[in-house]
Amino acid sequence: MPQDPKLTPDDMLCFDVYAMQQAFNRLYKPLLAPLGLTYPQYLVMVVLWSEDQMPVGRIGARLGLESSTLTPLIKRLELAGLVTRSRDLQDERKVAVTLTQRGRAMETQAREIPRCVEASTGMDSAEIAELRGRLARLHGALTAAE
Amino acid sequence: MPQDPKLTPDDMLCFDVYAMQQAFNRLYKPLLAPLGLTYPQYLVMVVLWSEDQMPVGRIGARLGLESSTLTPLIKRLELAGLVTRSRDLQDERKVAVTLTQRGRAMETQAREIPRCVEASTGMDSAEIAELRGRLARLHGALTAAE
DNA sequence: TTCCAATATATCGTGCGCGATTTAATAGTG
DNA sequence: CACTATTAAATCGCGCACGATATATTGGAA
Repeated sequence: MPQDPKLTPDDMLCFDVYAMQQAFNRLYKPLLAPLGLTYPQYLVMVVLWSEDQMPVGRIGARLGLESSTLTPLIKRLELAGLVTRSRDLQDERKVAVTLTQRGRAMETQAREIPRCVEASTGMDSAEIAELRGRLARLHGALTAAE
Repeated sequence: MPQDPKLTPDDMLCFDVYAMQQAFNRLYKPLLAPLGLTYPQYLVMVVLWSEDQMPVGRIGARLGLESSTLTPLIKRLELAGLVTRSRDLQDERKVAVTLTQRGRAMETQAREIPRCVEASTGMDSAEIAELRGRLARLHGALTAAE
């Protein structure tokens, strides 16, 4: 009978994703260091650059993060002078996060980052789109399985 | 002149990977809960099931993790009675991690997990292999860019 | 042998990330 | 209106993850 082929992390799709996430973090670290941002902080800034003045919950919905993660993170951004937090006057449960001038100005400094990341992938845009399509399909299947 | 199309996380490949990692974690959580393992702990166990009696550094090399991450994690596995830690007699700098009987026995309980995960992907093995190939290529490119 | 560089873990501090709980405000219902 | 359920943030505890540093062992060179 066949010797049971041992499963290793290298055989697992989930480990590919895990390792890829590590690789992206390593790639972004030096790119974000001049801005003083971590990768999750950068994601929040990207969200705010696309649409300023957002409540915590909406940011969380975009990024798939809980308030327990976002609240301390956003407080750090506030401490860095990049955003302000203020209660929504219409609904005082909500906390609106707004870019400061410094936070808005950072967008231009960050504009070269996506270019740089894309270059590091060694793929053309068609190839990237292909991969992204497959990942989106997989993501849909996994979240449907919930 | 064209209105600058705002970049959002949904436009970014790195965010696909980030979201995918979240999705895998959500998928694994209920599968690993009966075993009392977290996902990173499961990865360490997979490594040990494939080759028992490994020093901390070798486990780290397989998973891309530092001793600062692994040492506390492995101590938790030890506390759970799944592994033992012992100094290598040949080289006392190394700490050999060895499965206990309970740790070895857990492999059979865990055997259905990969099947279950694969089923949740909604992809056949050819499609998975395709995706894994692309991810491997991207991972190579990113780490080469370092 | 003595000293020094390299190696293997461990420790410490900071920042995610999540589940569970808490607090406060709003929306609905009788 | 009073009461209750729902919603939005915040808080707490735990576990990863990494950089920087510490400690101890090994291997080599003078």
